[in-house]
Amino acid sequence: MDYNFSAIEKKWQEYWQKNKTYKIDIDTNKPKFYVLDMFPYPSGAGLHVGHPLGYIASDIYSRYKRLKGFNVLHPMGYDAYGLPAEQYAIQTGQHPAITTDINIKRYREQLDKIGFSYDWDREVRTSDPKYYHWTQWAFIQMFKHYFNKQSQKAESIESLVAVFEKEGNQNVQAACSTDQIFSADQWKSWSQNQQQEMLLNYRLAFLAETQVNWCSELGTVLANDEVKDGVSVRGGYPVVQKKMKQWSLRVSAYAQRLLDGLDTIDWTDSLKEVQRNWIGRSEGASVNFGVKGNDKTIEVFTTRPDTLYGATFMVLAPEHELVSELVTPEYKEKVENYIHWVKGRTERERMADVNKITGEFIGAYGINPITGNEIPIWIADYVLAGYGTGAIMAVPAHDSRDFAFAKHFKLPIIQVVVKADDKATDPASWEESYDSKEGRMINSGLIDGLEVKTAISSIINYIEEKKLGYGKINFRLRDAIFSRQRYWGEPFPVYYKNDLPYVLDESELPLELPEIDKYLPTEDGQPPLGRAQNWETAEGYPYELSTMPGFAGSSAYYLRYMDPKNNQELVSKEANAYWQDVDLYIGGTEHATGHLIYSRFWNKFLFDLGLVCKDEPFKKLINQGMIQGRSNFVYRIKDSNTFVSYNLRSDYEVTEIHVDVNLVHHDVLDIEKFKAWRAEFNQAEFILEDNKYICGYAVEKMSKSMYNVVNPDTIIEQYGADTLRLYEMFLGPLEDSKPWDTSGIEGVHRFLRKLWRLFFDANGSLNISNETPNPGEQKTIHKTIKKIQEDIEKFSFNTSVSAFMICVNELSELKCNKREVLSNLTLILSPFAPHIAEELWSLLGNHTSVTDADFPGCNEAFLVEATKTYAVSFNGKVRFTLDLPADMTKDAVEKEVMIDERTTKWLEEKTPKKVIVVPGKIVNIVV
RNA sequence: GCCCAGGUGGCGGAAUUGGUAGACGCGCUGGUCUCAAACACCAGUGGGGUUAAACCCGUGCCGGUUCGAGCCCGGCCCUGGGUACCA
Repeated sequence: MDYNFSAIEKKWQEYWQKNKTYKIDIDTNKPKFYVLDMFPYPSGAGLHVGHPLGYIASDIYSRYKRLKGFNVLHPMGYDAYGLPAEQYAIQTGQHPAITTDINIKRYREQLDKIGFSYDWDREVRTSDPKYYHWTQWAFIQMFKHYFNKQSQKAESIESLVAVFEKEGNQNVQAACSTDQIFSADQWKSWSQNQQQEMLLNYRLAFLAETQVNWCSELGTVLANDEVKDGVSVRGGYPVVQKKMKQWSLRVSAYAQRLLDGLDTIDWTDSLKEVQRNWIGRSEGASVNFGVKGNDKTIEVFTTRPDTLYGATFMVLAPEHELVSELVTPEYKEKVENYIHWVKGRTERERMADVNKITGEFIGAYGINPITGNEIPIWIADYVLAGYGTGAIMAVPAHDSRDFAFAKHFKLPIIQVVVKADDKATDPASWEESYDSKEGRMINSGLIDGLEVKTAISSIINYIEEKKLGYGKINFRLRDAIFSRQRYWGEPFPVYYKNDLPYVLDESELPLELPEIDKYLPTEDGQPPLGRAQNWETAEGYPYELSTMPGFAGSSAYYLRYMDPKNNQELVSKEANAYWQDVDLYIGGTEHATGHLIYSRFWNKFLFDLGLVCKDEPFKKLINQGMIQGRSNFVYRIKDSNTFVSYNLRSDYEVTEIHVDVNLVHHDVLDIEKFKAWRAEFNQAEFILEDNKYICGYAVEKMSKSMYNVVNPDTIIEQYGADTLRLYEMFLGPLEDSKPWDTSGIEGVHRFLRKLWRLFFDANGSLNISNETPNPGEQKTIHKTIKKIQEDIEKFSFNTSVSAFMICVNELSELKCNKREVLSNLTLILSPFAPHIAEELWSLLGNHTSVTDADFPGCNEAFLVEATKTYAVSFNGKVRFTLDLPADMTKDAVEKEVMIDERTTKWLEEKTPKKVIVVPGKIVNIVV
């Protein structure tokens, strides 16, 4: 009987479905293990061979854990809201829900063919009202809570109101967007509207006028992580800064906890580093500068308060609110022109000329609070409105940006720090500023002579004492803008009364997405929901017109999988207590600053409310590498329809043309298929080498336009899902990027056939012996059991596949068909190649699924070796090997080596200076 | 610019973490089987050198530590990814 993979795979996929093999439930008799894949956005293009890489890895791990006795939660679902379906709807009028449904169906078919062990009864879709019910619900909770900095957690708005009523807000330490202080009496005197307006400054989900990334092409705002290089990540459209009233989530309140949490989780250092940079904690001081002839103060944030004596000017962001007040009449026009110019530039233009130094003096002077010196105030676009206070004190001697600015505008530079043993020099002669924190203060009054680090703490103490400022920690992490002026997203459970937002009662959820006639903004520029009929509460209050962004639905999906059908709560206490958190999360590194920050924030919030038992949602996280495409090229001779083979191309003037990799096998072009590929090649002529047309190749991104996309369905048809699974793993380390080259797949396919043949005799009949395996056979299988277990636990699946190949090669050599050996082999292979494993398992006479068996243990007794092969080297160069008993002492080994005639030969009658014996491994003789 | 990975045969990649570099697979060469092909099997395959061997060279480059370095240290070059005026 041949290895008929198509029949076998079909049979077992049906069996699994029929028997609900992968359906799991809470089972308190077993330890839980939660393995999660980042759920996909179901795009219209379907899966290519790169997508399932991480899914295969997590599936192997899940199956392994199950064999090890764990109750494994391994779910899958869809991040079903998103721009492409909506863009398609705009073009064609087809409802995005329909597009999404079609795409999901296709994804599901493709996924099913690969043989994953997902419990599909737990599937979630973010666009399903039963699912987004809980996305909306979480939003309501955020609206109803604020972040108490003292307790470092979310607390209810009612408790905050109680404090306001009792003592106003002077003692409240909360993450909020106002610095207005009020008393209890004031609070009580306010109208409901005024109170609501004040509370919006405290809520974790709040509505506020903010500087946003506006993308007019998409007609919506974007989050920081959705913008790259000044254009939208999806689509590549230009993005400009704009002030708009938007919903935001106060993610920044959790900055410190998001940072601290990183130390408690098992993620790669590089990913943690990306998050640390994104959170961007910096310690320093907030210092108030006076303004000459004005009672205003300008608050600046600096990480180098030690350099206060070196501040020679100040710079405000062009958007800074004090600019218009402080600018003197004679500079007014220039300043306004400059501001106008800055506003007109897109983010991208700004980034294109970061090195261009621009700015304007505003005519006013700030007063250095510590020296009393008057220093000019400038505006410049190198100071960002969004960071710190949007104003800086410039210390050109010790900050490279200030230095460049001072040089350009010929502003004074004063040195206040010298390197350890150096003397002060004239900054006018400097090529660059001295930014390092190594050194000693000079020209610095109070802190003169101090080391930088002591100077910092000493000056902070001083300014706090004199009430000139205070020590402060700043974060780069911004609040997340949560409104999108789009249709295909979760509606906000929000309505407006007197222009102020109120949330719906929880009993009214889900607030379902209404139907609209066109998926475009309204004529008067309202978001698409402005077209919906009766989009208002029963009382006639209008609903919010924006929808939520992509990260809303993906922020708590891992919790929903624990209890996906629960329509009373997001997740039951019981389910959460059992499944707790994700033990292993596998996904792409592109979510480092978006999803992985937002969902950690979301989870921490739910944790504060006592709704989930873990502060961090993802215990261990692995980023699978990208599968790159391997493109093939043909070479057309200029102005002809003749193609010349790769190695002959240098004799001609040729154009390199991408050719579909599916027409090429081992870099040899299938000429007939090529001719049929496109009409223009129908009459093509070829100059061959060795009767073949050899194509060139290059590693590029896998994409349609490079004609290098390989579809898993095609591979499965030709070689089967088990071969695909093994080959994806065999390609290289999981976390590395590597090119996909279908050529190599034949090796793993051969391996599976060779494995199959172990079970059959020359006539093709099943032939399994019940004899006891001999020591050689035992050694082979037990060393493989050990290796596979070790490899799986460190996610080294590529070396596992090699180990299986070596094992089968050895067993073939030994002509081993012993039941015990083959059973063990089938079991350890089953996480990798589940279909063939099920088939072989049943051929071995078992009547239950291999997934219900136990992972075999390694019996070390079979691995003990009687002899060891020693490499004998002279001055580090290995000259010969020698087999010696494994238990031989070092001295005896040395003696044996020294009497060997080959040693005598290599010594050339010299006396060895030293002999090093590493037991069981090597002997090195130093001559 | 800064941060993080990483540079090993024609290719994808191994190397027990300082102990025989190139496992395993692809490709290639030769052979067996076949009318032929496919499949399968056997042998070879880092470079130089030799009839064959001996031997020499070899993990991006230069230097160091060590009995011994792909692995550790210092400096440099290159590739990929992230990030970008964050005070």
